[in-house]
Amino acid sequence: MQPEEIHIKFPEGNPLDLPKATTAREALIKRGQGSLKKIVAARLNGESIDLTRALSQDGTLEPIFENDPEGLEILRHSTAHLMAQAVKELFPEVKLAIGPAIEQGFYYDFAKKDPFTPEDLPRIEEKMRALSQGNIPIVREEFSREEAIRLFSSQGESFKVEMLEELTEPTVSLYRQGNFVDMCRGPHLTSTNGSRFYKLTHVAGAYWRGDEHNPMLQRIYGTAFFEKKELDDHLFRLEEARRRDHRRIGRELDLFSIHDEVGPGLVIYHPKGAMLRTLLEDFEKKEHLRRGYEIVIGPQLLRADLWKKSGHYENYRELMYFTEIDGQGYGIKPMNCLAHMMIYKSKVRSYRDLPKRYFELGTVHRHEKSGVLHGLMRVRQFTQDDAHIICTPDQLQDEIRGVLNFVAEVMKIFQFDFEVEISTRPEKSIGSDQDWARAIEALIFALKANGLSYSICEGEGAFYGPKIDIKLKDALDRRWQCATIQCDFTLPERFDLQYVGADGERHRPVMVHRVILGAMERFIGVLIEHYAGAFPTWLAPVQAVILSVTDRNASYCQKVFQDLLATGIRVELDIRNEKLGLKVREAQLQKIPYMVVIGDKEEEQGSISPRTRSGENLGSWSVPQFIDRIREESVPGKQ
RNA sequence: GCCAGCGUAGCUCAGUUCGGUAGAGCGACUGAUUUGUAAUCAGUUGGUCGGGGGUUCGAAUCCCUUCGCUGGCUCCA
Repeated sequence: MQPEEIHIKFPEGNPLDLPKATTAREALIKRGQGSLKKIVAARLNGESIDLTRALSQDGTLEPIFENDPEGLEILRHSTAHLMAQAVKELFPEVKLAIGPAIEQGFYYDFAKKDPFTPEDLPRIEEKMRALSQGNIPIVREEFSREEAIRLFSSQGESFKVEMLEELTEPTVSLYRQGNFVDMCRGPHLTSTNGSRFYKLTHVAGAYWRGDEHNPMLQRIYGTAFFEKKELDDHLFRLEEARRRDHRRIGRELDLFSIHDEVGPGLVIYHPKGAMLRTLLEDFEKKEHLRRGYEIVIGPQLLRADLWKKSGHYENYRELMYFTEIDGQGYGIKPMNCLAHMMIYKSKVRSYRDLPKRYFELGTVHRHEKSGVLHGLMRVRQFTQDDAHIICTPDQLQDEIRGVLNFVAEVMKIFQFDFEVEISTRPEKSIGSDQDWARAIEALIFALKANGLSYSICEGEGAFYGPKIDIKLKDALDRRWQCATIQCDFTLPERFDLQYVGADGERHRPVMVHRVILGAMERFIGVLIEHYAGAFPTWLAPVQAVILSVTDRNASYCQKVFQDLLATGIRVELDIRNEKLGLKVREAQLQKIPYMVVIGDKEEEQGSISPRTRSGENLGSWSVPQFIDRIREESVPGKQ
């Protein structure tokens, strides 16, 4: 090997000795395997680099393909730059902030005096198309930090300068395409014509660095794919998500409403929505009782003094509603824990009594900021399937594992995928460092014991303890926090909870706060989008509707209706003087699982003709046969 | 809360550029039709143009203000 040569290995095939400064692209060509078409970038000793990057050291070189997750990220990142280039050409006065790839696409933040309007997007896209067709090479350049600061200062790019000033690296990489220069780690595509299938989706405000004390920037969101079909599929999925929007379906299926006159974030359940919620609550009570929970009920208002004692007043006040009664301050509960602690304290507890598991479908109020309210997903009054487990420190692991199993079993019934996060101590919090460390350890241990993988969110915990959050994925692929398990060593301390141990001494129990579905409101919202309103039979507010063919069949329909009703089936009767086709259509739009057709033929035979909402005609059935079918499907988890 | 957009009949929307007495489809209601598996026909009804204030001879339209809704504000060049 010559001194000016470098030794490059590949994941597959023989290593090569190549002249120094050979580009990654040339090296991959020399490797002589397949086409370079689907290769976006490369990885040298694990570091992602541009295909045009000159190799300066020995190492292992692997290609990054279009269908690698990182390949798509690179495309989107480059498309974000392309968009920024287009924006700078159309609006030279804008300043650049940042423009990363994100899960669904990419964005770029700009500072602009007059905000972008939706009408600007097609113009920007058009400019992007022209720049893309121009096939402008994307070139990486290395600058010293000072040079880069000088360059961006001269261009008035104050955000770039601010970022550079906080960096410690002596050199930074800049990427140049035509007149456009951006500071960026890369890697990028080699030319602007790599971005071909993209769409700018919306504009929004975003604080500089996500901090509400910083100036508001204008963010443009977009997405990009390597293939047209992938882009079309993505746009179709967005459309489908709009069709599944729980706010729309909630109105169409007459489940709930939210009114100005009543107040923002306050939900009114109509009969069918109330039925759905009742079904969920009945399910929950049963599931809790069979796992050794006791049902309790606390008051809506508690003395402000008690909220001071618990630390809520100090740490949670902005989200609480307060009032005064007979000269005494009261707070409307934003959480259910206080009453549960009072129940525990009402007696001397022995270690033999533990764990105590108090369950409450507890309605709470929180003063959420107006801008975050969203349908059923984010409201100001909601009901939690809340429980507090008070146990000995020795029992803690098992209790947390028990809750994790509970969550997994319930999510399986609803066919939800979920992700797990652990949140650690926030700035505003109470309790000793030692307790926090113990609590986090307990949560992690339980997760590991249950074989669940998790990510860590630093500083996202509750003020009284760390938590495990379970995030469901909804139709828009947004994650919704539903279940959460929170470890608490602090409130037992503050409320002086005790139990008598085997040694006859008094000890401090620990407490676990936990919800399974979370808030009933949010969970119902997620369910609506999950099932697109077509609830499985066990959850359907109306399980069957009886449809008469003519007025002649009305009284027989009435009889069948009464028979079904008497067995507890949730059934409706449609004997309007309308055509069968219309009734079927309306039942179909209401997503009722079964339509029971009754005409002269059925009346003569004493039968019924059920049909499913998927359009399957089940033929001639007896009423008992149909009752059995519905009963069978009324079991939670059955479809 | 902040930025932007939006708010017209129960729903979906037109009308706002350029001020001149408010429209459509669906729904609802009434009647006819006696109907067989996703829309029968006809007629009728329907709005303090989110609220308040201002400009004007005149405001859905222009201005101010207020309420609400929607998207976003975490994913670090």
